[in-house]
Amino acid sequence: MLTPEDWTILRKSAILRDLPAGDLAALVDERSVRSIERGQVLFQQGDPARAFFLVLSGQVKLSRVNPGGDEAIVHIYGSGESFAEAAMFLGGRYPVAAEAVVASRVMHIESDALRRKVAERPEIAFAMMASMSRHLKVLVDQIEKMKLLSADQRVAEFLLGLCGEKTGAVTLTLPHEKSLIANRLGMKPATFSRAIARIRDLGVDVTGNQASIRDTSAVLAFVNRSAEE
Amino acid sequence: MLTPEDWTILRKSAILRDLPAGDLAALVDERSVRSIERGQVLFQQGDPARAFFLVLSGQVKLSRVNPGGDEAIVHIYGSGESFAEAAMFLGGRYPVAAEAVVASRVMHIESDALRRKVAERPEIAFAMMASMSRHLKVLVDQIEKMKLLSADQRVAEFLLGLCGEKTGAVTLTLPHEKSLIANRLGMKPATFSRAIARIRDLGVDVTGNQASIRDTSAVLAFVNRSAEE
DNA sequence: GGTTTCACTTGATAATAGTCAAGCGTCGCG
DNA sequence: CGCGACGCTTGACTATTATCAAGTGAAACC
Repeated sequence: MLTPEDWTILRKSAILRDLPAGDLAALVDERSVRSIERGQVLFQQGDPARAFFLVLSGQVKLSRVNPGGDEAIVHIYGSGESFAEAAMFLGGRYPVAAEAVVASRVMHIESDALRRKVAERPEIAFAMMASMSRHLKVLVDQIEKMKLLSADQRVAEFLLGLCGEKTGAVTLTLPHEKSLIANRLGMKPATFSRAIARIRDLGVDVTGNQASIRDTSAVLAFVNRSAEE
Repeated sequence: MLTPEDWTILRKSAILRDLPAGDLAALVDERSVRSIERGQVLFQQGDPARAFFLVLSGQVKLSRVNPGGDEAIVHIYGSGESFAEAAMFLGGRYPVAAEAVVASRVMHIESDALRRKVAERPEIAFAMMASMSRHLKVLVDQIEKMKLLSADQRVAEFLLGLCGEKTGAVTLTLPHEKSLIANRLGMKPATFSRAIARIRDLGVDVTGNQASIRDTSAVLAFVNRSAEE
């Protein structure tokens, strides 16, 4: 059940890569892996937080639902990324729900086992802190964008993020359904759709799940433009 | 320069409380404390992150400024709270700027010294992770609120948060200027002002920096009401 | 004491995003 | 093949929030 590719992902993951192979094997085994269908829930908001998770393949979304049923996606994690360390760490309840957005394979690591390992190998603590720090930064970024950028700019910024290091003319594939991206960016699908239509004249084209950018620098300039100019 | 009250704050702070007194003394001394005026900057966005901070008294705001000059306040920390652990930990640059919003006294703890202490006493790592976990949760809360609540609801929710455990009829003092609160809640001062006027009939009154709530449960019901009902 | 400054409020108006609903294309399925 | 289901787009309209600007009151300063 744990393929060689899985082990590669584990060894490369930010949170476990500092663990010697033997310790890693002691922490995880076949039973730690769960295959989940699209739409299946890994844990509900409010469940006791006893483990954290690492995505081996697929995509898992973390979201919060308010009493009225509206959903806010906090983040979507892909292969090699870990989530819920913080909740597991505080030992209370998960403040979000986790649900697979495509068929996925997810490994879970129990709080107790991990705590024992950390006590015995402090370097793991550094890796965990680094991982949590990155999550913090991602959230700070998200807050800033929500407050400072218009819907059009958030969409443009999102596409730039997908480009990674590439600049100039770039073509790319959207990582998931547009309605999910819209929620992630804090807007409605209809607004997302219109935003794409509006940034078309920046040299951005999105057809189906394929996107192309004529020149990343033009898009970057648009994102950095503040409201009053 | 370090008063007995300061030591009490240090010993109670989430991040240092697990440190034995001797180790604490080794980490901090009078030179670690800085008094800063209102408006004075502790560090700029982009400065190399070599330390994290703990507020002894006063208030410090963390904010991001985009190229156009618009500001997004990420959080405001008060006495006993620590910030920038994550940035210090990643060792890159501060992704935000820190500025005193009132005259404050702030202690800074150097990355190198702390790393040595953590290596030697892993339990500190747990305390740091707990602290970072709490910050993560705060940010997740904030994102959810920005996405799911209207301006009026965010203001109501903010006031409820100030009530703490108290329920029923509560009177309280706003922690800082309304324009700062407005920014923190992701809205303009004018919108904040109007929001307060609108929630007046929920039994909420704000005059100057004094606020009173006739019945917290009515306000809570308003916050939990989703858009479509 | 008077003036300046600053934070806040309020009004009129504009921009932005949400709502509701219809229509379109694709995919899967009986 | 034809039928739905679903995700996306688009249009018309509404609601919410921002913008600009004027005005108020209180503290601060000479």
